[in-house]
Amino acid sequence: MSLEQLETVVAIAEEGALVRAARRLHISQPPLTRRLQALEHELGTVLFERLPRGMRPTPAGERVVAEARQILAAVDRLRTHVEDP
Amino acid sequence: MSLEQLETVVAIAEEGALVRAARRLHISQPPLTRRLQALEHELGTVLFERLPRGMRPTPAGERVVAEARQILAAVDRLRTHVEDP
DNA sequence: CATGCTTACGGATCACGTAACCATG
DNA sequence: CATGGTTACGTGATCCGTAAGCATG
Repeated sequence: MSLEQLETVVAIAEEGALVRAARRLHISQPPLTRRLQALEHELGTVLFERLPRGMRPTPAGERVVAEARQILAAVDRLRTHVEDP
Repeated sequence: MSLEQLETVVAIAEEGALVRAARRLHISQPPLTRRLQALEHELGTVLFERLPRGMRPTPAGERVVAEARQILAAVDRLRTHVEDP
């Protein structure tokens, strides 16, 4: 698991589609497909339902997204605490 | 910043030396030197004092290690919450 | 001279982007 | 046929390990 993967699932959840998440992360779509697949494989769970129009989080996905947000916030705090103790 | 880097600083702080942290992480020393340097460079702060015998965290290093531990714990919780909701 | 950190270097792996493909409304 | 996700493939970047170097008690 990597922080990039956590950013990825949060972005997908908020944008509702890989295409838009990709634009937001300044990356192309295929890497996002692969990051998500890798995380789903590592966790052994499907995190998003593939709809015709986009992506919708599964219940497990919802939980992962919520915890990912907290982890990323803690990382941001770490960064700012170093600059401004 | 990566989770591996956070694991690295925690291991260095607990072992007091790169050599021992390297053994604990099943890796050789040079990668640890580089991981630490990369993180210090990214944060713009020296995290460990280089002693003749080993490494001692600076005040900033202490804070980073403490927050890193919390982040890594949150990541572990995420993993277990997925297996056992 | 033993311990421990750092730098150099070559090679394997990873992760990207482009392109092609597939599915659905 | 427009939108959006996935798969294939080649290339550039990353990261490791070995080896050599350097400092200190």
